[in-house]
Amino acid sequence: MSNTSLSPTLEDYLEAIYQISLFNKVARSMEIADKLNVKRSSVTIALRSLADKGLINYQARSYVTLTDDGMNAARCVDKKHHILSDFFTNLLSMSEQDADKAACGMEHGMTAEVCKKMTALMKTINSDKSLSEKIKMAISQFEKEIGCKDDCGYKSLTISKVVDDQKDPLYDLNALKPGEHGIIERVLGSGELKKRLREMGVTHGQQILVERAAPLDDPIEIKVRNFHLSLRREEASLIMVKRV
Amino acid sequence: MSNTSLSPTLEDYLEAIYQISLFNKVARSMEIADKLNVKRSSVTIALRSLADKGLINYQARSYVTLTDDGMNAARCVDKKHHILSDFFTNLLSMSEQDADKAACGMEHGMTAEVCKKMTALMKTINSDKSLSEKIKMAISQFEKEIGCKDDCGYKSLTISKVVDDQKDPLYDLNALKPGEHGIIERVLGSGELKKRLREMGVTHGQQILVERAAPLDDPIEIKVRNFHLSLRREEASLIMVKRV
DNA sequence: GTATTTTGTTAGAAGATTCAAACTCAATTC
DNA sequence: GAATTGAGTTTGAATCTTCTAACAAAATAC
Repeated sequence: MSNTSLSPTLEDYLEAIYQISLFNKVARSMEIADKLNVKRSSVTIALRSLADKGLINYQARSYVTLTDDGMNAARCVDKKHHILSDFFTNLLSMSEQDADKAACGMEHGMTAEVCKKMTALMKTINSDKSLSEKIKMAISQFEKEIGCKDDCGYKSLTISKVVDDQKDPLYDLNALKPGEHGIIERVLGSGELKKRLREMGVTHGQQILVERAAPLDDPIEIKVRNFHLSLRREEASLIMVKRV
Repeated sequence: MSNTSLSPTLEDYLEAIYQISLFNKVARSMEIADKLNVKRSSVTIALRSLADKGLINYQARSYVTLTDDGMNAARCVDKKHHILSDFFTNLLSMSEQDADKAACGMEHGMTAEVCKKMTALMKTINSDKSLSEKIKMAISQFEKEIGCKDDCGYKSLTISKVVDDQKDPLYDLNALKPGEHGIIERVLGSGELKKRLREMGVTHGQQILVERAAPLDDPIEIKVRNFHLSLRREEASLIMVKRV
């Protein structure tokens, strides 16, 4: 009777039981095992778990039916599956088979809000043939353009929303131009090299000024704590700073 | 270096490393732990696993960077996340926060095909303001109609596509009208009752004919193997048949 | 009504993922 | 440089999911 939310795995079992029940009234271990491609022994364990949670009526060695709670939960999962499947086939023009497979993978993390909004979306689409045709055409057009750049259509898109910390990005010291100041945030590298840098005063929080760093200069010149230092480009690349 | 596909969990770790790296060049255990809300010790284990698979450069007690393979894999996950997030915010009008949460849950099962098609969809939508406005309006209209029937907008929808076996549905014997034939598929119940039914000839594969079953008849009359039997409605409900 | 086949269970084991607690090493402070 | 802080690791344990192999019960066949 616990009401912690179901694991994706248990949701799969529940959905399988639901779908089998629609045709056979009751579900048997074997059928569930076949549907989910697992062994019979795994089903036994999952059934015990679902029974514990009050979602199925289950007696050892007998058939399985859904309780009312189980029926509600199963319908909810099934609904998510359908709405995704509908979306994939009727708007994205995918084959039923591919749509089904993708829906299986995505249905579990689907929030109630997404479910509701996608339902509304698909009603909109399905009730206006000309609209849906227009979109489908446009999609297939863009799809040709995208081509097969790589396995998931990746194309160095602008990072628009990764920013969930507000921090400014870090740069390595080579990114600063002569005259620019930075605050040292990290010193990479390890062992001796790192120790040497630290001893020169290159430590967290220090302000740093790049004095000379023309494109061809290899040792570049910097100022830290009023000391003037020479660093090889290679070393400079280990010092991560925030621009000031 | 194995190329078995990543578990959702490891994908999450990879994505976190990617996002942290964008700002900090390198990722540290602590930061990953914070982002994913797990303990530092869990991160250590995950990092070892990612390093095994050749996706990250990792030395104990040092910072983490992505290998080329890791970068590709991470971009792929990240791309999925973004496309979903874009879809949720820009077409379904969800808040960034809710969109992000839902995307996290759904990105893992997303196939390459879905990713590509949704990219095309969002390009279509984003490049035609009037189209997207029209859809958004329609959605918000339908949303009001749907109201809050229940926690995922479920509304006994017609089951359109559950049928992945071709079997005809089963009915219990009470569903058959007088004169109809059925084939016995299952006999439910247990113990004595079930045994008795079997002894009367009610077994798998037998043809059955309902002879008399007016609405008020309680013992209904049936014929199996040329024997005429009387069954209580209660018993009849245990006999699952296919219509012939 | 016995024998065989099918179905379901148990037991034992393995891999993932996670945690708390103890420990180690590196970094910073004094 | 010694002491303290803190980040990262190890250890040991728990949960979940799955498997194989052996076993038990039920259903079917003979």
